[in-house]
Amino acid sequence: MDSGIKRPGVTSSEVARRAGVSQSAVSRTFTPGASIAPKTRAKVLAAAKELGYRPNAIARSLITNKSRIIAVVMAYLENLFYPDVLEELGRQLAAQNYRLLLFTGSMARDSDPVFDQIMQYRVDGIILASTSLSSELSEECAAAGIPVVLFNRTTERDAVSSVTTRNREGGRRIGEFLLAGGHRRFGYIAGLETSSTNRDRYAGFAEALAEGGHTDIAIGTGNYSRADAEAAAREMLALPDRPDALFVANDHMAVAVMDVARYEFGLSIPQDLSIVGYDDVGPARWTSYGITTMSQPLKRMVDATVDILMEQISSGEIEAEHRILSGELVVRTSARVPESGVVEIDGRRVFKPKG
Amino acid sequence: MDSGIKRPGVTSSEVARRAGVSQSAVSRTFTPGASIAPKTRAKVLAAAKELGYRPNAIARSLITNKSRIIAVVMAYLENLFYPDVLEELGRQLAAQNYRLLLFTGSMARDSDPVFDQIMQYRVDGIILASTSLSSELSEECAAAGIPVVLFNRTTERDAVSSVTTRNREGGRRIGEFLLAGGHRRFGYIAGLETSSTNRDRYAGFAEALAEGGHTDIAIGTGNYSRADAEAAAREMLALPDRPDALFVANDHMAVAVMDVARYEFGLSIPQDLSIVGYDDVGPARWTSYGITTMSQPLKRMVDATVDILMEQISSGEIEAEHRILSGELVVRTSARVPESGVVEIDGRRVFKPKG
DNA sequence: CTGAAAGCGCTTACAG
DNA sequence: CTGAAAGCGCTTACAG
Repeated sequence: MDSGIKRPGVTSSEVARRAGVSQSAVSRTFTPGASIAPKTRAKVLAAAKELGYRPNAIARSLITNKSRIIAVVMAYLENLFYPDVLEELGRQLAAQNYRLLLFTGSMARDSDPVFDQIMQYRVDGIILASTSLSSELSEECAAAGIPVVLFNRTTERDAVSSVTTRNREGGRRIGEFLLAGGHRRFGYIAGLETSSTNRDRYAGFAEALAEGGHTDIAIGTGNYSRADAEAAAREMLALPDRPDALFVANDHMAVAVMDVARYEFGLSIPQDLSIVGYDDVGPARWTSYGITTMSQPLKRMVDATVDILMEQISSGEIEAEHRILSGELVVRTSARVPESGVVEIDGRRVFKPKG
Repeated sequence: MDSGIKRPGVTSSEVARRAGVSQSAVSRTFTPGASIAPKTRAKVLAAAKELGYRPNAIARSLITNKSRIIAVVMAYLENLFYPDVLEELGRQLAAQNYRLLLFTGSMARDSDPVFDQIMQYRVDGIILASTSLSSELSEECAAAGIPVVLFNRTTERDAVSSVTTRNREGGRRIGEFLLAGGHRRFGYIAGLETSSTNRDRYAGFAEALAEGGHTDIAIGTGNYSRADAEAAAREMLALPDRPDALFVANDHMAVAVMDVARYEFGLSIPQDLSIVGYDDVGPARWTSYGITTMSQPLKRMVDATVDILMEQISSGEIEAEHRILSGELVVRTSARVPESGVVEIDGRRVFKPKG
């Protein structure tokens, strides 16, 4: 048994020489579905093993014009929702035999240089989470035949697909829940004001409250960041007529807001203040927080994302597709629980009015 | 001004034709340092812009034998420490003009298929965080001339570099801190028992306690996972003679342990029970937890990792290098504070005995 | 400074 | 089923 140590440059030609076959035969051995005699194949495989040969994916990409690489652009990982998404994406892309090229951090905010990289590597698809895309860039991708999917964002752009949840309905549901809980003064800590998720969640929330006769909503801006959410909470909770019910646009901020309410204002949750979040991310489930929150079905969202990508890659047709999934209002301890409408499904409590 | 839309296959030859120069000239225009006349360069650049040309990184890789891709293998992102690391790695690699190919999740645990991918893509370097590497694979990388750096792990393997912090000293420091706080019964919630970090942290902790005359340490195993840590805490806190001081091998588990102690056992922290963690990750700083913890200097650890990689890539010499950095015991509210030894540095409280 | 040419390691018609 | 050959889009000696 040889050790299988690979010297820097083992090529298919070397394997061919060793196996006494042509270089084409070596290539066919490593191409699923190529026509090759079992005997030849065995010889090649043996030689390959001896030399520690592995096909060069770079050379293969050059000729097939497929890199089997998907670019994932994720501006910030601070919110655990995104690492969770990343992990699931990694799993599913690997299962489809695709690799994941990650672009994060500050560089991801200014999309131009990132897109230069993406185009240079001739990725087969692009997933944009927590980032948007300028119209020129998205058109450029479409023109180049590269499918783009927005994750948890949406846009009017023609060529860009998206996967989201019913944010507006989610916002409505939260409004109904807080109304049913008998709250009287409402507040909203917003996410990034330019994001579609934030707009939709707020719109639904305001709608529901208006139907309940409440048009006065205190608004603070958290920009989906902890520090901004804390500042917004401080301001809002210092109000003479402070809200007794707060919808915070995601759990990541809700955690920070709860700490401010409890430890800086001495408020009891939910007795003095009800807080509802969005996402149902890890810390929402931790006992210290127990956040009542609209869940986003992460796994199904990733399923849909990968599905759209695979479909567009294999068909070569880039037609924008918008998948919209539903979440549930998971009831925990951070908000007063209404008398009715809360049911237990699969071991968790969920708010389903008129059910 | 042209729109710059890129058709699928703009190549250097097409740009050359358009600019009225040779294909070599186009290549030189996009190769930093190549000898090209400013005038020629300008013509090429103009033509490239008109056609929306970008050099094909795949083709370039094939001939230069450098992919400018670094593989990052990160088994699990659940612990926020790792997303933080990932973000910083992304930033620093981008600054050095390298791309980051991410391998996560379950597939990362079984290293063989992952390594097959890594080798096929001819990555220029490999960073392993929260994963180890079998001896054959590390030797194979070394033989292939691919530098490997273990992040927050170490190993005896010859060819594999590592970046860690002084885990043993950290464990000692924590032991000293808890002794100075006047605790009498000690417990340890371990991480993965096979990991070097866990071994070293425990060894230092036990050493310090032994010097203080305590050789009896209650031990539970949390495997760096929340669920396991919770189970271990339940068991340990139900002990007739339960510890009044707990060292939990990382903050990720410490958060879970605190919730169990408070909400399942009704314990006050730190009055009934002191808890010290490790890492100084996000939630440790949240007011609900305020974990006293050994910090790991994440940015400097990433600096060191990238530094080792860049050095080995440019020199072509793979000689294992082990960088060991120091953290500090950051004092917050989860553990009783000793009378002396706690000093304030740069606005944070730190335990520095005999200082 | 420039262009013609070789070649990186593969895949894939093509002819047998 | 197999091999010889062309070619993917570049970089880089080489000669001028």
